[in-house]
Parts: sequence; C-alpha cells; structure tokens
Amino acid sequence: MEGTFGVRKGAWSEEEDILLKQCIQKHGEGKWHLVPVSAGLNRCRKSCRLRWLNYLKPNIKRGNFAADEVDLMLRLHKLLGNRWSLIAGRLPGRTANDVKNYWNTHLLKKGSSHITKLKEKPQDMVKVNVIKPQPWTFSKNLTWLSGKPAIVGSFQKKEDIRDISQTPMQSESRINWWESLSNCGELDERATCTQCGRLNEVPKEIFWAEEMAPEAKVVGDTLDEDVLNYWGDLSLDMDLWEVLNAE
DNA sequence: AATCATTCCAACCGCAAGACG
DNA sequence: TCGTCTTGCGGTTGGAATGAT
Repeated sequence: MEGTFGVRKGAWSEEEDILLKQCIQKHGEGKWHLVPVSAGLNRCRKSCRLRWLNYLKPNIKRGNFAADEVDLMLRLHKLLGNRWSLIAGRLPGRTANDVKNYWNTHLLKKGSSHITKLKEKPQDMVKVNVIKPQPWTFSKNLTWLSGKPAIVGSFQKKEDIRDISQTPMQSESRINWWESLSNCGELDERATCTQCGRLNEVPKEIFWAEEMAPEAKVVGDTLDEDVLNYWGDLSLDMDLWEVLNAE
C-alpha cells in the first residue's frame, strides 16, 4: 500500500492512529504539512488531516443517525444543497463525510419519502423568511426550581437586556461576550427550547423560526459549557445566514 | 458452504480559495 | 500582480462486511 515516493496509502493501522493522536495532542490541530514529519508517519498531509477530522477527533459521534438529525439534514440540504461541511456544522459530532455518505446511501439512492415530500413543495415554499441570528441573553428575573424544569423567564433580544455593542461575527467579541456573561453572575442556568425540549436549541429556533419569540425554560445546573455551546451554535447560524443571504 | 450482489464507509483525488512572499 | 504553497471541500472509488441465492 505505497503510493508515489513511498508514501503509505490505504487503511490506517492502530499504531498510525496513536502516532497521529499523540502528535495533535502535543502540537494541536493545523499545520498539516508538518504533521507527517513530527508524527513520524509515512503518510501525506491530506491523509493525516482526513484521518483526524473524520475518525480520530474527539466527540465524533458514531452509529446511526437519529430521526431528528435526519430531519435537520433534510431541511439544511434543501436550503444549502451539497454543502456537507455546513450541514455537518449543525449536526454535533457528525462529520461532513458522515453526512455525505449518509445522504448518498440512505437518502439519495433509496428515494427517501422525506425527499419526495420536500420535492413536492413548490419552490417558493422553500424560501423561508430567514431572520439574521442575533445573540440572545437571559432576562434578569430568572428563578431556578431545584431539580425540575420551570418556565420562569424568556430569551430576549440582546438590546432589551444588556448592551452588547459588538456583533457575533466580530472576531474579538466572542470571548468578550462570553467573559462578560460569566462574570456578571446573572447567567447561571441552562436553557432549553420549549418547543423541542432540548438543550442549545434556541439558536436553531432563531434560525428556522419566522417569528422571533421563543419562550425558554430554565432546567438545570450551572454549566459554562452550555453558554459556549450556545455561542458556537449562534456563530454557525451566522455562517448559514451569510450563505443564504448571499444567494 | 460457496458464490455473487449489494451496502456502507473510510480514504483518495482534483479543484478552488486564501495566505503569503 | 503573479506564482507558490497550504488548506478545505465535494465527488468518487475501493474494499470489507453483509445479505441473497
């Protein structure tokens, strides 16, 4: 399994995986042109990058796609076409390769009923009123009832609550925004969407909804990670919005 | 049990875009 | 402005696994 210049090709061995993992844990992602040498791998940089992104990277979700993942995939594909990386960006733990493979094997070839239904819709139905995503924050009167979900507040548009002068896409604002939240002591609960009941879904609702009025629940312990996840979701929605807005 | 067909997914390839000198 | 290098993306392929006969 050697290609030109003696570079190894084909399936990765366990030893190669370990070497690649160790290299990236030590030096971090990026600089792929340096990875084969520093990892001691007889592989091309593209092969290393692909192996990491599609298989070795932490938090990659294996196994079958859940029904809600498929549903979201179908909706996003309807909007974005074969832009697998953008679609995968909205499916936590799934890679662009996963999404593409799933689409080609499960949905495209088999003529999924979902696809059929979507194709039956007139084109003008597809063009939803996409509202530009905005950072949202919590109202000040939140109360958390221990152990049980309680509707105690709602998400409100940022300008109603706190002055956040920078937009999400301005580079430095991501950290500043997050730091300001974590320091203010007001944001100490996690939020789920009242419609789907899942964590971190509010940004998605912002993206999909034609009306911007998602009520929110407060349901859990303090998790800084949740706010960061929210922020990650929001920036992805901004990416999608920009793509759609450009077309 | 053997053979052939199909499915599925990891990996490869070529291209485009961005960074940089 | 141009050329080179690197990265990231989508399309495609190869082969292992599974199912059918």
